[in-house]
Amino acid sequence: MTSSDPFYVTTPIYYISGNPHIGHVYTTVVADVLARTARANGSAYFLTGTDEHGQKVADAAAAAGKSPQQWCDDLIPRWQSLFARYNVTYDDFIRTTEPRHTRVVQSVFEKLRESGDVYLGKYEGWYCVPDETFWLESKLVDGKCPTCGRPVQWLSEDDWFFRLSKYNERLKQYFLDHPQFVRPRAVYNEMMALLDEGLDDLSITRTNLEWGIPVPGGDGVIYVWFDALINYISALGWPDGEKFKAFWPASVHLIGKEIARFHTLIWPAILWGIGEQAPEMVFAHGWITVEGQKMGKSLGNVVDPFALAERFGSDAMRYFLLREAPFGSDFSYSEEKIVQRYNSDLGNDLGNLLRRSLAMLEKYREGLVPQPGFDEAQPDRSFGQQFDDLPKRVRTLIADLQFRDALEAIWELVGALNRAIDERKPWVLFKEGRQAELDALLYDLCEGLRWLAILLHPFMPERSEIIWQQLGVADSIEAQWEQALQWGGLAPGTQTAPAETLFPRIEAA
RNA sequence: CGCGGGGUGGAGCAGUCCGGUAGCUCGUCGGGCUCAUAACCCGAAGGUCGCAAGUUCAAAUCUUGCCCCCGCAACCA
Repeated sequence: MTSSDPFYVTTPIYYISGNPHIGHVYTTVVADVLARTARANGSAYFLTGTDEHGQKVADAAAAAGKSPQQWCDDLIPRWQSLFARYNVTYDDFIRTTEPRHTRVVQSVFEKLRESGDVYLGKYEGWYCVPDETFWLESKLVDGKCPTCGRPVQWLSEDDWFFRLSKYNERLKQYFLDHPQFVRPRAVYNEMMALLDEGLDDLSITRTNLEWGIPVPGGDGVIYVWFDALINYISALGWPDGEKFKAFWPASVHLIGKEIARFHTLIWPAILWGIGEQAPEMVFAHGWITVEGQKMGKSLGNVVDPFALAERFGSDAMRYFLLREAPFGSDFSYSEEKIVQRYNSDLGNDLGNLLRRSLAMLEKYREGLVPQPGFDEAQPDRSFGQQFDDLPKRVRTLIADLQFRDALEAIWELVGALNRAIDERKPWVLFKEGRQAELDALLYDLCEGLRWLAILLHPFMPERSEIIWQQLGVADSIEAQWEQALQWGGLAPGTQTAPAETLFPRIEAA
């Protein structure tokens, strides 16, 4: 994420077989933080969307007495309003039923068929309907699906195959040459183990299903995964679209660890087959569990993301997820943890800092930002200089998906500002009439808060905007960091406007 | 021999790839401060890093063996 590289980030396209939950919010918010940070340091394109084909959607629609298309159309607003609720700024939302997508999937298929990477073969094998996955006899466990343990059906049909095996060695070499291609390391190792075992060709059409993209000039539909993966380039207008030229290859595909095989093995192979580059990074994050247990209707612990946004605010949830979840491994979520983070980090440290700073400014200077000055304790070094490298550190940590460390780095500034008040004792300065020192401190506080608003904007767009408004800054909060984050950027004389409490304390339920 | 994750002060975690004073947040205790949301600041106590052996000048980290916990697939992230 340097300022010159266009940054392209994607979430998985969400399989639209039900209502969204907190896990969807998590992935999408992570992508949003990446995209917002990249925009503040250059340019970015952020894609999300929905995966609407396949057996399970067809079944769910049938059960609801609707056509699959109607069923998807009815669910879409629920997803889009959720992302809006969490202030997600995607640049595009693709649906795999859109013509712009189906057209591209068919041309990719045809291109591969012309080159011989897609060939007609007879498939006889075991199929797991819920997983939409074919299995070799040898991979079955007790005659059942090795991943889900459910019964499999014997199928025999003429299918088109993708010559995945051809790319086995190239994939292996790519993994070796790009140790950061798949993260975290555990997933990389797991995928590497699959490469060592050797990949089989992949059946990519289905003749027993109607809800999908028709095979060009043939029977049946295209396998839902082959269809779905292509969204990452169909949305950019492959092969000739301006966006494709500007943003491919993807900087990072964010995924859940269960779909790593598709994104790190099959997807690069498809791309190579059509002469395109593999994505730069695939990051597989862990699951969100609820107090150690998996989420499930039967357990009665499904976490409704709309309700959470209502109770804690979307910004606090965004902060919590990025600050608390160890990105890359499973995360045990609990409301106690949210309340703790909320009250201590957001209320006590940040919110209280804003309140006490502006209250003093109001009391001592009628709310007007004073002239900057020098810290008397260190007369040769202004307070802000110790944070010269902070924007760069934060930007680098975020680009490396180390959100926790990025937020901790930002909190160093929060802590330094709170400490400065204690150490420089403005109430004493006021009583003793030491005006220049008081001005200097109050300026540092306001300027520090301005920095915090900018640095926190990708994480907490709503609340940081409120800090911005209370400071009375005229410029846009979305300015480029390079220009905006220069200590002293806040104009003396700015009229501040203390208003609502930033993060009102929450009493434990 | 199915696969994977984990065991670090009271709680939750980081650190383990690339060995070098065991770190963070919360909690507890003591002190300071009065601008502030019972908030802020300083200090302290508290850990044989699951067990054992090995390698090493040095092991939470590397090797081997063992014990224990959790998942194995969802409304799929």
